Amino acid sequence: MATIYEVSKLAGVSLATVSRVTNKNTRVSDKTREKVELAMAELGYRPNSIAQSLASSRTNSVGIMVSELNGSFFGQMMAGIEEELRAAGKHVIITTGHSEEDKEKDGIEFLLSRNCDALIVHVEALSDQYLQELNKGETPVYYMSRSIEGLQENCISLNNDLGGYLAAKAVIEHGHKEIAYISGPQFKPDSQDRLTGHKRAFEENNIAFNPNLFFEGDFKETGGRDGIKYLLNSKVAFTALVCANDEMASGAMTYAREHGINLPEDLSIIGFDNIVFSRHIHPKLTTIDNPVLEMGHMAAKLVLKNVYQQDKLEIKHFFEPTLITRDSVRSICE
Amino acid sequence: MATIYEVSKLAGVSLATVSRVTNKNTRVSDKTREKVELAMAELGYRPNSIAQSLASSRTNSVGIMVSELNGSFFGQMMAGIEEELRAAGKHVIITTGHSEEDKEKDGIEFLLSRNCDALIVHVEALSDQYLQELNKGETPVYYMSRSIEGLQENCISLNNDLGGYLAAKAVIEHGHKEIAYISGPQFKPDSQDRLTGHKRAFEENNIAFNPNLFFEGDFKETGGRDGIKYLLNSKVAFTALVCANDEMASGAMTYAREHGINLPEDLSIIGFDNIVFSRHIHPKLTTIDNPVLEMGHMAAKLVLKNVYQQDKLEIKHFFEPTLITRDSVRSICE
DNA sequence: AATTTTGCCGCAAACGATTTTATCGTTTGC
DNA sequence: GCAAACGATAAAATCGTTTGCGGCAAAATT
Repeated sequence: MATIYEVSKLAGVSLATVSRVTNKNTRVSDKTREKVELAMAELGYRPNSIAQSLASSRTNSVGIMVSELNGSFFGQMMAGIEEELRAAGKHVIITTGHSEEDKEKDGIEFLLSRNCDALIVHVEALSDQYLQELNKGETPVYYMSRSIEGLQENCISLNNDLGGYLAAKAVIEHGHKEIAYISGPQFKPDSQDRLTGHKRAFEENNIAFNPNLFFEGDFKETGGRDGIKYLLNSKVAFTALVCANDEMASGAMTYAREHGINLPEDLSIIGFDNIVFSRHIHPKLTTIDNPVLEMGHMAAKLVLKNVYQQDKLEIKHFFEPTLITRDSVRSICE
Repeated sequence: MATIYEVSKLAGVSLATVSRVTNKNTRVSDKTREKVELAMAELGYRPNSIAQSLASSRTNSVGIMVSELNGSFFGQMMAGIEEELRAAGKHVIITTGHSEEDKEKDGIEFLLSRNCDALIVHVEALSDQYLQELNKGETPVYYMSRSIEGLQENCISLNNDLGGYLAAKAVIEHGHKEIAYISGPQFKPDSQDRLTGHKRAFEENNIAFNPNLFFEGDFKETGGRDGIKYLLNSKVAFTALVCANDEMASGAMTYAREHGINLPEDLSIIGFDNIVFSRHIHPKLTTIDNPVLEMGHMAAKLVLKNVYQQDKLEIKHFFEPTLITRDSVRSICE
């Protein structure tokens, strides 16, 4: 591959001038620019991004950490981030944290060692304290789906409390009073907030929250299976089941049907996240829309604005979920 | 961040010695090593990966291109690749091609400009010819789900023909004779091979392939919807529907149910890929397992072996799909 | 015409590592 | 006892850019 040196020789100018042409940050006369561009084309020159990075101490790379690479939720998130950054000529380095403290810590270390200009991470196991410490480092870190004390400016978050509230309310408004709940892992902030909102809707409607109708799941299909199995065994009757995400709702539905429960006649179910598949399971899942694609876009914009000086971008830190009504919740007739 | 220079000063040795300690490729006396390691710890030294890359002309990064970031299929693929490479200390730069020729070309250019040590790509729109040309460049490129004339050593592929055959055979063995088919986009090699296998099963069983029971879909839910809608309107009776992937099967099932068709009583459906959700849709989808996670692992190993000299790794280039029997195909009683 | 301003562009010093070559003191073989 | 071989380390060149400083000519000002 041709280097800047060969280009400068062919064009009869100095290294510096070639560099100025590629970076268009200083004025170069039209005549010189043309000469240089001609030489570049002739040699098929492409700047060496590594050397650029070393000299400019900017890598044009953004590190991303998600919990898992498969899964509709993270897919959407990554898609939003990548699309926006790629359009700006930045690239993303992706790694996974698997929702475990050690692995999340490792992943962040790994990305930092790669000299990313910034990080966008979705961490679930690391404490606020750790993250506050992390942000004292030289690499700016931005957080998806999280709101951290003192770092709100670096966070893009969903109002999970509202989401939990909306889900419960939707079920309550259909006349349900005996409502079971399968939550996500309670160490995850998202799960906590969804549950808080859920309980708030109960209070507002004078429904007591029954701990026997609560199960802590894992946000995966198996959690839904295990949850409904536990709930059915506990012999406390319920007419509706609120799941803290769509995967668990799906798992629960599969299990329920295997055990002779008609959906939605015998049991109403509502999910959370509105992943693509939610409209393809049967009955079509009523759920809470989580605008994670849009949030991914916004996180990328936040980086572009703060790290890459694209000043005119408008940033929105807080997103709101909405109810998506489909077929999995039916009204109770007295 | 401390540099190698400061470490060498504190340890009282030369730059080169510090470099040797970090790279452990040459012998360094224990005494010197200790001094150096102590100094490194004291300064919290972490080698600058950019400078390393420039000096060694190795970036320790592998470029990945997939069609989409969301979607179970690509999620699995990325997960397999990332896990393996990450364990070897390499990082992945991910971008998307969206199955469009221009975007795929762009994506590859983008990754090449990033000085990746190797590329692992899943391309669908680019021609074999283009890829053969590409492989004459200095960056080795490996291909997922594709077998390219003259580049078989760089390919990891699934026997899609066999998969198509198995799917059709499974349906035929349940007594079906009037079988509709929704294919993927026919410009994609995967789609072509699946269809070829499908037709082969027909021939072997003396069933004529009816062009009126064929629809070219897009590998997405909408393709399944559109396909079954078209097929139902064409007024040619069929008792089974073979879909070239699970997403389309899911879309078709949703549409069918909306239009009063009982599944699987009135219509048997089989999918392809065995994505996670296939066992959570109702009825549980009978499908063809596509070991894409394992294929991702293998692609990563291929890179580790060829590019990073991990010689002892065993490479398998061809993978075979298997039938997963669930509930969506029922026997026809004469 | 002399002076100041301006716009282009070249020089050379970073950036932070790797790697080749040279050097130096010891050991070893004959 | 001498030279050759060897192991460990130092010195210096190299990787391909960016960028601050300064010079120089042309344009603008007096």
